[in-house]
Amino acid sequence: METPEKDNKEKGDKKRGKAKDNAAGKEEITGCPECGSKSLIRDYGKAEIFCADCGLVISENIVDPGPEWRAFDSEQTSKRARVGAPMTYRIHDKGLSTVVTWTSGQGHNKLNIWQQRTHIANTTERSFIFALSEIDRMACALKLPVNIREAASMLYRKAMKKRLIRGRSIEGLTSALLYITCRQYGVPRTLEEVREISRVRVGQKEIRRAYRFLLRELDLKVSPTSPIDFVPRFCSLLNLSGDIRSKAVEIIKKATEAELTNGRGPIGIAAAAIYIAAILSGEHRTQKEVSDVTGVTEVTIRNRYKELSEQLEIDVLL
DNA sequence: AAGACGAAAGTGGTTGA
DNA sequence: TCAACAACTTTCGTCTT
Repeated sequence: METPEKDNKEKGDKKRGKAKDNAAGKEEITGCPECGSKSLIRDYGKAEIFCADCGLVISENIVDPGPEWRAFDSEQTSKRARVGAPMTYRIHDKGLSTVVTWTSGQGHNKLNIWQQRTHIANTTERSFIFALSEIDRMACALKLPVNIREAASMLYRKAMKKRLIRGRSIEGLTSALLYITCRQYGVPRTLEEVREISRVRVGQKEIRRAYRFLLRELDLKVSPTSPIDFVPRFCSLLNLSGDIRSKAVEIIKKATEAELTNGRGPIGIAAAAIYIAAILSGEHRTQKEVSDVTGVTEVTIRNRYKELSEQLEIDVLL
């Protein structure tokens, strides 16, 4: 299924931009159950609904229940409604399977050839099924929405068509694919987070190798991650409010303008910006707490935060 | 005692000859 | 292929609250 497009008669309903600019790609709906604020942000790109005021993440895994078509009266509704499962890339034969029965009377040679062929088909098929279930399992553990799972599955299918799978570890490939699709969708997960939920024997190094390999062979491009993309998730993991989230984004934007982010790791920047924003707002989080959530060390947070506060002339009084 | 700080050495990846 | 290099980590002693 595609990213849903709902009735767009109400204006402002569908300005959907790239996730690069954080303001675009979002639409306002109403009612935060926590603070009563009217400014909820629904972001299909990031698959989150959150409150812009208190930062409560209402849903991290929204699936738009609406149909992808539009109907203006009940007649159209009944005409356009369909039944049956949607076609999905996550089922190994796209959900359209055909059962081949064999008939007697075939020559013995042909039969053997067929047996061999189906044997090969079965083993590759089996690994394919396993790969898809792995993608599903990991995506689930990473709290990723269905459209990202679909995209990853589709890429795996593509890789198979290009015969890129043979001789490589499925776990490494699927991990790398998820890592790639997350970045493409503007909801980056850190490499460490992906490694954590993949099967034990896979190391970061292997995932990274598969990642580079797939980018090259499938001719994919991922733009460098903006620290901003990490902010909402890290903030919600730290139970920080929406004020702090926007303050952190603000800091990152200024830092980018001042070219303080060049050559630095985006996660470290995000971590430091959040650390500063939290202090400024009186909701102090220790360097350790931020470090645990972001996966960068306290030392790096310190270094980034020193640079940012000095160069941007932010007074951080503890 | 916990948090913040910073020096120094180590690690893994990138780059350019 | 190798060495230089930058970013980041690990470790640890010291200072601050």
